Amino acid sequence: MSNDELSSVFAALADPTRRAILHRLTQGDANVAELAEPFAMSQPAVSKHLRVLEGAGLISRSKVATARYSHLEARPLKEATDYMERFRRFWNSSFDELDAALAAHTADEAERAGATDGEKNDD
Amino acid sequence: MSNDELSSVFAALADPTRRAILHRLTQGDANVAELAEPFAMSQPAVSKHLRVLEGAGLISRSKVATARYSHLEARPLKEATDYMERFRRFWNSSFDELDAALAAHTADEAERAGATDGEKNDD
DNA sequence: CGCTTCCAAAACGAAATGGTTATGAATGTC
DNA sequence: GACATTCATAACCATTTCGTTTTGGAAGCG
Repeated sequence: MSNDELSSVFAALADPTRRAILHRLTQGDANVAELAEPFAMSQPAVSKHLRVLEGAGLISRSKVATARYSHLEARPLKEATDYMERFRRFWNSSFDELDAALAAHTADEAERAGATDGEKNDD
Repeated sequence: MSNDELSSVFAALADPTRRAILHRLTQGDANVAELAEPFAMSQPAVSKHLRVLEGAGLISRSKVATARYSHLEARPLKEATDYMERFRRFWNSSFDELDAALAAHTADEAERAGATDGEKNDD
């Protein structure tokens, strides 16, 4: 997933209305009126949110009659999650060598006058 | 994690500069100049990004002398990841009953004239 | 004390975001 | 054909975001 795609997925997820829409879509596809119903917001506002979600690849849309159905697309969600998982060991490991290094580092900041990085890593 | 916190974490992650800064911090704490170095961007711009990251709880900052060191805080990343896990089964299961329903759905869009949702769910 | 280094804050501008109302296209119904 | 329903688009507005340049405070160094 490109940097731009990641950015648009996270940006789409940054809005609570859009997250609520995604949750609604876990229960099945829905048209605009159904998606708009829980919100104190005009129909065009919801349509705009749907366009943002579509732009991020988080939903796909199909036209049936006059209705436009939104469908959850999970792949970008998976890729955004995979991205965040790359930081897993920073919350996962309670005290591996990296954590030890960082702890020492923090405890003795004055010492690292010129050197900030380490030799421990994979990202 | 509150809705607002989630929003601010995702918003912080939506910028490639800020994501790069987080990655840099996986290699150890760093001061502003070090963090700014890879970017064609002024120092105040980087300081602003750091403030956004701090606001999202993704970094903490400590003052040593004239230097301000940034430190990666992984907990919000964990919580955002936990949030995303709620969608996991939409990409995880290769062919459970939900996937089957959705696949049929996609393959035959014209057919779902009036019915949009399902009876399968837990969210 | 004077100078330099590190960085935040202020003031500004351009563009994006999130909402509104008004309109109209497309489709199904009477 | 006239009407109602569903929804997108356009035009607009307020606010936020992301960058800039300028300024100045705080701490170490000569």
